Amino acid sequence: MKGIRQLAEYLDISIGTVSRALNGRPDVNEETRRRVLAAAEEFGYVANQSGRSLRQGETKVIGLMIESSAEAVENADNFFLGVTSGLQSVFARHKLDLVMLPCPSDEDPYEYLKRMVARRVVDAMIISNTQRIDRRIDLLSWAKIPFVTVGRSLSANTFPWIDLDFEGVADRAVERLVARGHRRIAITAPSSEVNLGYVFVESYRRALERNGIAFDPSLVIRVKSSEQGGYQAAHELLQIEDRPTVVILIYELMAIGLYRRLMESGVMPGRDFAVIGFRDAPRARFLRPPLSCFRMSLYDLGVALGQTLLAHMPAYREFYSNDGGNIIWPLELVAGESDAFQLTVV
Amino acid sequence: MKGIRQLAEYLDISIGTVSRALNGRPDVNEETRRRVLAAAEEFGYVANQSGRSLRQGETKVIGLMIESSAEAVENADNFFLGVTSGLQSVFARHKLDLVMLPCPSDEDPYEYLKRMVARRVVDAMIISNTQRIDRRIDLLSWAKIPFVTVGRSLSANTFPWIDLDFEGVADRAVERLVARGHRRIAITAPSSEVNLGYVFVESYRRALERNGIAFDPSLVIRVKSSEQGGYQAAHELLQIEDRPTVVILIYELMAIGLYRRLMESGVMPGRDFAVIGFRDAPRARFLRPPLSCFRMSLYDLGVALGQTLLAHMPAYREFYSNDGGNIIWPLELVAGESDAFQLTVV
DNA sequence: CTGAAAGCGCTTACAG
DNA sequence: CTGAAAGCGCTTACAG
Repeated sequence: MKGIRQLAEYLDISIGTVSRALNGRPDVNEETRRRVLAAAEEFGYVANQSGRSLRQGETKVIGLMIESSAEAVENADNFFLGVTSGLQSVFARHKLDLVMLPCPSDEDPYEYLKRMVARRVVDAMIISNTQRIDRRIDLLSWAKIPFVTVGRSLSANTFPWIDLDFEGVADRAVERLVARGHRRIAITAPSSEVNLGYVFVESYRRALERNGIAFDPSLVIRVKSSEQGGYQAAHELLQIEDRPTVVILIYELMAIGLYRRLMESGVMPGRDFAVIGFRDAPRARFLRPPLSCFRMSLYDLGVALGQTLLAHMPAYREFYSNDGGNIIWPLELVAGESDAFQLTVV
Repeated sequence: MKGIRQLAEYLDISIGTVSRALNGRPDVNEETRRRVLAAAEEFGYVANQSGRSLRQGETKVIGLMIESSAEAVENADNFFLGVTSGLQSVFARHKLDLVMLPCPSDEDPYEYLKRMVARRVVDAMIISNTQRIDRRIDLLSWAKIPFVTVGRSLSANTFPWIDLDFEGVADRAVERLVARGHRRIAITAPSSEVNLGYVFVESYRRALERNGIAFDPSLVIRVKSSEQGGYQAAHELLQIEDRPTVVILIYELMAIGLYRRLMESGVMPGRDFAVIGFRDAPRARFLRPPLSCFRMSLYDLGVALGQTLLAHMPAYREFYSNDGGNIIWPLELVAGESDAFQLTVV
């Protein structure tokens, strides 16, 4: 079965009626509709999306841009796959399909997005990994493509975003550590321009201040957000003269490499050195001693992202009048044993 | 800038000429082309894909279907993100874009694929996780959509596929173990109908036979392909009366749960019990003792998949006349310490 | 080298 | 309730 024309011919009715029947329009005789539906099912006919899109001016497809660079692959830890389910649960209500658009590692993310947007392959976009200055946000605003980001940015002063509660993470981690006697508290920060690094370092600085601890720039360890980066971070931490007694990690997988490097030096996490991890990753769950870290539901985040996005799309706005505001997504502390010891006062 | 019409009007030439200039046709005055290109760049004009697709009958998009079920999320371990880079390196040569199509967990994969294919959102498909009987293969064959699968299947007797060398893995693992004195060799197998389970068990059985060891069905441990499944597998292994001395795992992350359960019982991997893992996963790399397992390049697999697919697409066939055959993808053994001990003869 | 026109497969006002 | 027709944005034979 090629197209609607053939189907109409077979049924001996006009293509207009076939289209109306298929699209559930009310002004179709029920018997006619039944015949059309049966024939479509029989021949496996589904409307060609290009034809529909061209006519309707919308594709009914939402894009989720992801970066497939080697580093991202190593690190992504299924963040996107997790969010995807939540997104789809929202989109399914409106017969919207989600496609993931992987930006090749050798292509500039801005140019890639520009191309995808200009070709009108999607009606709206979800982007993540926002940079401190992120031209993609300007691009989407300018092109009037509805979008939502995972992560804040300095670009554009108002746009739809949801971001993790780095402030809360820094607060609770520092408080917990101070209560246990720690004063020399290190953190890791990404070496890239990704915005969350700035937010996290600033949150950490303020948390220290509230607890009367001076900010020491040498305790901010800048490394790649990867297992390897964790290894590197431990290496650097061990070299610091007045060695900190704890490190707070920004990225989930870092804990793996960090543990390894510490153990190589006979420094036992949770006994000789405290560690608080970031997001509770499945693959960090095996660590011994168990990692104290923060937890969140990727599915729920996906749902929130979907609702926020639709709240900004004229065609769906009405269903999401209560959504659309920016959200600081909370994380819950999961106490492990990696920071279980009390520090004896020196 | 809305469309080609506005651009043509601005330049005061016909839309046909604009189109030809933009598409690199030779029959365009160079000065005209320059002006068109400059204006397109200035206004950020890129041809609407629906218009192009409709006219040309192709979308220039290749779909990679992935399953985003909770289990898949837990397990995927970035297999797809890894393959993606390789695929894109091939597709980029022909200006083809790759999109990932995540099948919602509550939708039947067959119906999902049918819908995507019928709507003609992609020119070709890559599917994976092939089942022993997989109707998706019949569907794609019937609809004449070029495709390639990651994994063999009993459906259709000939179709383009690439599969991992489970036979080689079973062979080398068994041989290595037998050389070290093992006779009671267990394996894990997926509890689902995924085809690789059948292939792996059969390969294992033949490898045993070649080494004069009787196949014992009770040594085939059927568990979920997940970290949790590994835990479960260890649990079952420990209960077997005439306990095996080694287990060969089918899935990369199983090793994590398996190690944990063994250690909980005071059974030390690599000393009291041997383990050979499957694919070398980044997140299994931290295991102590280091896991003996198999390694492959996801990128290279992606390249091969891309080439095989294009070899089956009329428009690109000519460039890939040497490709297109089915491939058994080799894996290389990476010796760790999880199976390092010699078994003293009882 | 360029323009005018047809047509890809749909959906939808409009007329009846 | 149905049909005939317009038109979404492109590309491409065709004529000049």
